[in-house]
Amino acid sequence: MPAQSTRDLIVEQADALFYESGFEATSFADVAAAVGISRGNFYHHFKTKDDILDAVIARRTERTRAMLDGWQAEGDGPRERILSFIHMLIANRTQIMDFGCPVGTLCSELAKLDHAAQGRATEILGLFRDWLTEQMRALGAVDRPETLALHLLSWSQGVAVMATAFKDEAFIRNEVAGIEHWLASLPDLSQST
Amino acid sequence: MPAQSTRDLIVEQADALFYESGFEATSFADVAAAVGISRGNFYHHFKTKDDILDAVIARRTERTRAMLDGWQAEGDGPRERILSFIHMLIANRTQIMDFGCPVGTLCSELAKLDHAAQGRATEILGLFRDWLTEQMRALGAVDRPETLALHLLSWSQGVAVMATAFKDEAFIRNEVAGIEHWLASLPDLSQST
DNA sequence: ACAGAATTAGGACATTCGTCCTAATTCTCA
DNA sequence: TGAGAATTAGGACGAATGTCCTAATTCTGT
Repeated sequence: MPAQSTRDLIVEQADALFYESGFEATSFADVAAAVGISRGNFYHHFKTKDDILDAVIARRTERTRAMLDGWQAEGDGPRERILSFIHMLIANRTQIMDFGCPVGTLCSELAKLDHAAQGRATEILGLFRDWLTEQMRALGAVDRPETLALHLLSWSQGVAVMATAFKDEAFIRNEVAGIEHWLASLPDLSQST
Repeated sequence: MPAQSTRDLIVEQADALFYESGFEATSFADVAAAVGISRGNFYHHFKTKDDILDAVIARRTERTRAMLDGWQAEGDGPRERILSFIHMLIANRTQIMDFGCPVGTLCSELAKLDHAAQGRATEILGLFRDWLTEQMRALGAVDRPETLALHLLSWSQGVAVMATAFKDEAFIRNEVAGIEHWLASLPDLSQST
């Protein structure tokens, strides 16, 4: 069993570079140099740059799903699961202050490029939306769980954008505290068996 | 008196293209074609692409300041002024769903490019922050007006990102209603003479 | 060991990029 | 009107882009 195939290495490095420099600003040569292979070797694995983008989005989709499944399996209640989501802002604060949210910034860039993969990128955001909706529903008889989920997702996206612009870690912690307070204010009407 | 100088035309078209396609994805040729002049003519007005970016940021800074000054001069109270800010999300909803917030997306892109103009772009957000802080202060004896200002700015940025990703106008209106409700919940302790 | 497949390196390709030069044209104003 | 400045068009320049080809190398299974 190979530790990691060349293809996986390419996708991994492209993922990081697309995040840190943006899709448009990252060239074939950049990814090749990061992986340590020749440019020509690329064509054997990916025919076009868009193919790499598709693979990167697929990788992010898988990893997001795995992360959400992991939180789901941890056995805590929905409130603790939502906190896991929120605390990503703290855990990834350094990267967020440098490059923003990987998903949000990719969606924004692809929207401007009018890129065909925009919908697939948005689907990652949709995973979070659906998962959060499920948690909100599990929290009890809230009438519009998806509205709450979208609000929380939107909140975190705003924090990411602002943190990137102002490079302000205190702001992140402040907003996270605000989110926690908001979450605590939601009535828990769930019934434990 | 010329209706509009060529230089101003260039900056105006570059502004729109940077917004709609992003800075990196917009080329000299794109702007020249939009203005209707030759590529060579560019160098007479702007030596480098970064010079155009600086001019675009300066233009946006001026226009933002003018807009904020305009709201300030309308004679309404701070609550109505803040509503003017919030309602930008509704007024510009079509463009926001297509291209996001002009300021937020530019800051995010320049952060990824590690561009020297990043700080100047962030200053535009700073104008909003400072203006909103002033309105929050005018609203009364709130202990941390800047915290509230940053929160509101962050809120609107999140709405813009989500609206771009999901192309959901109902979400925008929902969140705007939420912001209005939040604003109404802030105690007005200002003293009218 | 060896044939065939998979992978790799290196470079060619047309195009586009930002930049810059030069010559022609237009404008300005004494 | 005419000289000098400002503006414009057109294209050259090297570098970089995404794409693609070919030949060498490595791997795989028998």
